[in-house]
Amino acid sequence: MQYSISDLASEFDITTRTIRFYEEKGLISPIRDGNVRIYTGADRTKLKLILRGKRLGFSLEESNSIIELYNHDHGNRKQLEVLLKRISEKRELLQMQMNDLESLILDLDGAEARCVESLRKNTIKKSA
Amino acid sequence: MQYSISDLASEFDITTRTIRFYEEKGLISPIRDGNVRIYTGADRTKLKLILRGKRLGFSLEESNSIIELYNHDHGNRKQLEVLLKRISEKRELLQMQMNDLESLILDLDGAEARCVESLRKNTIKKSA
DNA sequence: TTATTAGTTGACGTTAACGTCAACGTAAAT
DNA sequence: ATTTACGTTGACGTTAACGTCAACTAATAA
Repeated sequence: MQYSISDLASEFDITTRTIRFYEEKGLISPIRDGNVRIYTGADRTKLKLILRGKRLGFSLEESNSIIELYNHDHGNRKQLEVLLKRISEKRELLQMQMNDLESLILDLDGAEARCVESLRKNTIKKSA
Repeated sequence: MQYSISDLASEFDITTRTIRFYEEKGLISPIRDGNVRIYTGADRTKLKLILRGKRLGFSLEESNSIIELYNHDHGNRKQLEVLLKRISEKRELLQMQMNDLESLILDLDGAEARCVESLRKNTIKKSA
């Protein structure tokens, strides 16, 4: 599959400027038809991952380094061990992020409950 | 409980500049002893929530508006209903963020597995 | 008394992640 | 033939979230 820059821009609801910017930063490297950029399925996937990273609050550089974690060629033993360590470190951080998210959601649950409660009291008063 | 600006700075490992900046932006409003800022337990809690928001990739404004979701005085019925709606909208977004996080963690699991596998093959080769 | 420590208010600098032109090329549609 | 659509490369502008002085005050320790 191949995509033009605006194909991807409209699919992911970002601007072409953004996509070119990612290229400037070395995150994506589309091939060229003359002067025109052409994106492969792999490029599209990478873009998708970058955007997921963004939604999670990662910087472009961070997203990129995470993506490298599962794209890296499984070279020699030493490299693999380094990679494994980095993966587990990252997962630890993500777990903490998970916990933050869970407590935030719980907080909102609490807020909602209090809110409903005071709505109930409000209603009782009026009907009294 | 009361805290100086550097108490909080060192507790949360941020600079005093950062704390003053949050004040500039209206996120925290410490009282003053003459010219000197004094922070209450409530201020400290709010700061904590802001930093949690940061870890989750929220902007200061976003964090602030989330915090308002559970600090807001339970005024009249209409306001409560608006609040409830905003809470549930926010929770929906957070759920999506949760899903993103979960898939990312799964991706890392996969990467780790492939990594371990190629480490195993590597070892077999060497022992052969 | 002097030096150190903690605080204050500006004001300007910085980085990331784009937005916003301008000026141009090319290819298809009217 | 020319408008329209889509693409290109600069280059400069912008916002958020601080960092980094500088110049000052007030309290405390040596």
